[in-house]
Amino acid sequence: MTRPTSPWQVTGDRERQRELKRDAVIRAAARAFRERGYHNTSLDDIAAVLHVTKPTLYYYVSNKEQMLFECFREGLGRVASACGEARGTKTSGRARLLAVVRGYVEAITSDFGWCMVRAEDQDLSPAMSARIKELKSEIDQEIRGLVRLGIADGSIGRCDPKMAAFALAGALNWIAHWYRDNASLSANEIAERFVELFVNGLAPRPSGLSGKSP
Amino acid sequence: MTRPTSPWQVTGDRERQRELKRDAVIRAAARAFRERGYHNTSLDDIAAVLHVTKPTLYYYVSNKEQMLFECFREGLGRVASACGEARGTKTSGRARLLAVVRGYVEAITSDFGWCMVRAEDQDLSPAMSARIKELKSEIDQEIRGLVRLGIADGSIGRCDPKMAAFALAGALNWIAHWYRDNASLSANEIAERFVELFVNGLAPRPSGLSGKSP
Amino acid sequence: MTRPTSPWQVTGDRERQRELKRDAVIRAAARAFRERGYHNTSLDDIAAVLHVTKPTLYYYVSNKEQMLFECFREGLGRVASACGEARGTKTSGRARLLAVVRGYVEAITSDFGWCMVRAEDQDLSPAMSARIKELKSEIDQEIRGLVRLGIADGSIGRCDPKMAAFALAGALNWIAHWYRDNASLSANEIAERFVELFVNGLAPRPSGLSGKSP
Amino acid sequence: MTRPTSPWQVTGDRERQRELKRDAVIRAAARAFRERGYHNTSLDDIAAVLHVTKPTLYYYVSNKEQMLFECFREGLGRVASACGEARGTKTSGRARLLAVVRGYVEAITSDFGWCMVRAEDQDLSPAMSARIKELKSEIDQEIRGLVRLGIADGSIGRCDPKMAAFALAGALNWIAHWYRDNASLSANEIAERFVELFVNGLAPRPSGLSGKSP
DNA sequence: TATGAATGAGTATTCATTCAT
DNA sequence: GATGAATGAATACTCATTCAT
Repeated sequence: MTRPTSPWQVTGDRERQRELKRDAVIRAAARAFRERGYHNTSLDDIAAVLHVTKPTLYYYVSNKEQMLFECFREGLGRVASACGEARGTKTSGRARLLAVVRGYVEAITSDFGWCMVRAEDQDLSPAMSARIKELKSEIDQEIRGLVRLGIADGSIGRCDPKMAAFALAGALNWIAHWYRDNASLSANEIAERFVELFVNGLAPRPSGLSGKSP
Repeated sequence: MTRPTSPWQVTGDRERQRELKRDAVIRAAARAFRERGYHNTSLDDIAAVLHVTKPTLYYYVSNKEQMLFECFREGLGRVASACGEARGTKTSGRARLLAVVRGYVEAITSDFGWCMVRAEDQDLSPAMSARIKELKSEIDQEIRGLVRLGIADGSIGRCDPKMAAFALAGALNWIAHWYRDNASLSANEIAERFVELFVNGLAPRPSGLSGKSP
Repeated sequence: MTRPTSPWQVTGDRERQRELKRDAVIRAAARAFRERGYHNTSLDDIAAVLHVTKPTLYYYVSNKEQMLFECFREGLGRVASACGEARGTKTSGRARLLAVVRGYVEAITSDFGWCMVRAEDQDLSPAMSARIKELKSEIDQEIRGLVRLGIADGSIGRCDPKMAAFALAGALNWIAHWYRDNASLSANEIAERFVELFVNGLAPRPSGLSGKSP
Repeated sequence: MTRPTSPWQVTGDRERQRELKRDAVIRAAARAFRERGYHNTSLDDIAAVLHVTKPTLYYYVSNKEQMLFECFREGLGRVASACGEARGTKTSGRARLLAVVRGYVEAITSDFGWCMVRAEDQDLSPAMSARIKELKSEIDQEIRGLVRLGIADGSIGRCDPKMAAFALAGALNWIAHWYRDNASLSANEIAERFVELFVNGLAPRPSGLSGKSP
């Protein structure tokens, strides 16, 4: 296990240093939350990992709540990026969806995966909770949109886009529960299999008619 | 919103009363946990809902932790029951799997759904956590088994049973995140759609070849 | 270890039964207090030993405090008895003192020994505390009196009666700290040695002049 | 009554201040325990005396239990010191014993006297209790050793060293029960009288043969 | 920047005690 | 007589947060 490299020992130009340290705080929080849960993690724990004292954290972050918020945002941001990239593409709905799935798996298996899906909205103030919900909703809408697009362009079969998005998101999010860094499957491999599964379904296919054509 | 009917005002024969009250405690806990999260729920909150004082809770339950444990167990138990029933059937792997899915959705949309999937193992003592993990693992194995069975009897197409089970469980568990009592879809409808989705997949099917044959 | 025989299984005539049970409660309390201390003993503990439920205790005793009080009294009463008997004798002061010492050791090695000396007055209400202090003071005065008597009749050497009484009582009370039922020395043997010690002191005696003459 | 001087108003160099404050916490605890008993003293009580809030105590001490432990240790440590000094001397066994007695009385009449002898081992965790028992045992052995030494060098008469040590320790420890700061006798006077008493015993001495020779 | 020190607010848990049955 | 059920009161302990230095 690699100890999270603490930027507190290094030197460098002002602005940059501060940013690095702030990131280190957020990341340390993310890891701690993932390991012990939000409520079972004290600020002392996080400070200890960084070889810093508790009040120092407040120099980079205003709150414990904010730490959680930033973790949420970091994780969700990565998925949003994947969505954005997909939107730039000109391929079929299905192809774009698969691209998003890849980004999603990437994000969910990162340090921030836990926060993205297992952290409780309820631990955030109403204001922040609302912002997170908005982010989540955006992603959800994006996925639904891709499903719809696929249905329209014929690359995806008839289905309820809302349910499909829920199911897909659920399967993806759940990865946060079982994925471990040392797992045998890489993030990419997991993405491949999930895609295969969701595209083809469980029913046996008449031979020769793979779902992979478009 | 129906106030959880508190058995504290009623009378009846001893033994039975006690059991009812204990159940009421567990259920009240489940609801509170679902609404506010485990750590944001104080025993006073739970006691208040039941119109009882805090120490009374300890008469029925030994711990806050145990409340969580019982909620876990209650929810998982229902799924296990569904698995048990399916095992008694003589139908195809796919048919049995679908039966389990129905039971799963039922359980996950119940009061205990939150505890089943969103509660953290980490809030339980190692001993209890282990027991819960065991229960979860059993269910996981059961599902994988059904997938394998389906592949063998031809009712399910070729796929990685482990991944399929993960994806399915993930999609199902995720319901706990978005399902609301007042939702437009009933538990049963959700089950139907999920089944449809997982069986057929997202790829367009050559017309006439429904996946429902076996 | 003999389980304290609980009179709750037996039958007999009314009045008598009640008294027996009350005694059993007090004695069970005494043992529990000795083993775990007053504050570390719950009424449930005591009830359990007697195979009874907690409220039952209140039928025989009005308080936890009163249990302690009765234990105090029982122990101190035995010493007081010894004092009374000594007072009836016509022997020398020293001889009477030794008789009292024997009774004292007997009492202090009983189940009530702990309560007699290690229980805190502070755990009693002012009223009860006062009564206990009075009892203790009586015993103290009695011992001082015997020392004075001994000095007067020449059976005891010149000394400060108050200090002598303190030292003697201290040595005796302390037995409650180290005495164990299974100890190699019987209560009587301990009494003998203490007497020998206090009478003769630590200084070497000119041979032939034992202190045992009178 | 002198209010315990609280170091919380003063300033000074860091390291030192912290130590002072910690000591003040322990001493305040010792006094409170002596006055009200361990279990009847709440942390709020102690904090109040120091004009500090409860959590502050935890900054200096990890536990209520640890407070008790430190009080134990402080008191016993003083006696151990006296023993150590005596060991450095080259005088007779009796003379050394008397030196130890002086130190003992000094310790037992200090703020920590109560904890030394009236606090219950049972209020400590097994681990800490064991350490305290060890300390007590060491002192006991030391005293027995001095008695034996005295018997060997002729400064003490024949007696059972174990019983003698028990009696002596008992008499000394008991001081914690009756000594009050405002008492007429100083610690030193008490020591003198006890020594006199234990050396000479209660039996009348043939005139001219004082036990004070060596 | 970073930290030592302090605190307010909150919470699980225990237990003696009561009372209807 | 005895008990199941309930409670009021108390208390140790934790922790996010602040602030002077």
